[in-house]
Amino acid sequence: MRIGELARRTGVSERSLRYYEQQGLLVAERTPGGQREYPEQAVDRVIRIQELFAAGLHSKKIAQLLPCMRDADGGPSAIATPRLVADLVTERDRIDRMITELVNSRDVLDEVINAASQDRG
Amino acid sequence: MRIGELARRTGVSERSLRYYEQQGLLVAERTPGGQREYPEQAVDRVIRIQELFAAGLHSKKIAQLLPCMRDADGGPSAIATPRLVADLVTERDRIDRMITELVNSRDVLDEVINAASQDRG
DNA sequence: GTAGAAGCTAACATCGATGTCAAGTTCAAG
DNA sequence: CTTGAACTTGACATCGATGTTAGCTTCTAC
Repeated sequence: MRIGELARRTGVSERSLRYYEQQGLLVAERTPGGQREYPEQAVDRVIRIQELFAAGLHSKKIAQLLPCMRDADGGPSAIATPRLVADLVTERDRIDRMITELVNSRDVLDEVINAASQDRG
Repeated sequence: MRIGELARRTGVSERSLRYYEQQGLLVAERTPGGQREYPEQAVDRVIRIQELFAAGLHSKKIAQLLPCMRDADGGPSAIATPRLVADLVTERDRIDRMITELVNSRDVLDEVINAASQDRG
């Protein structure tokens, strides 16, 4: 598929898809005319990239991480180096703390929302 | 307490604390000389502010939200307007999706980490 | 072949919390 | 008093993903 369809199907802008490629997160074949041609697989990959961005990882770390991930259709094509593993552990712990905080914040919001609806209901 | 102690106790920089005040998120008494004097309560408040920032809320929204929150020592000093409630519901849903994504990302990281340690262990 | 939709590259803009630096003031202890 | 730590305001810098615009090319359908 071409970039427009990928953008539509993932909800990620074309701008960002090109940026991902530039950062080495996403590879595309090219048509003879130079347009990007993505495999079906790209949809899942882009979504995963977005999730990792949302988790606060930077593109550089994601670029290191991606080859070590189990793909939809197979095992990882690389094994994380000890150095990378250490980084990933740090990130995972950070994400864990983040999740705790988010749950906290969500509960706070819920409380305010409920207080307001009770006030009226 | 003064700003240095508050910064130390919350892990938030003095710069950020002043910024919070400027954004109307945090109030401080002033000494005759003009220095900020915070109540004990400020510690919890700053932590909560940080959590809301981490949840992706902008200072403006937080400023609207804070007066509607139950304080450590009492009920809320304001009730959210319908308009605000609508915003908060949107935010809460976004946070919920975010939590799902984060759990997802954490599991992916765990898998990579475990694959690497198995490979060596 | 031609028109219009879709893609390409490149450059510049944005946003918002936070870092940092400078020059001056206040506070606490000797 | 005086000294040094802590504080003040203000201005400018940063970071990184993404938006936006411009000028040009390719693709698709008639």
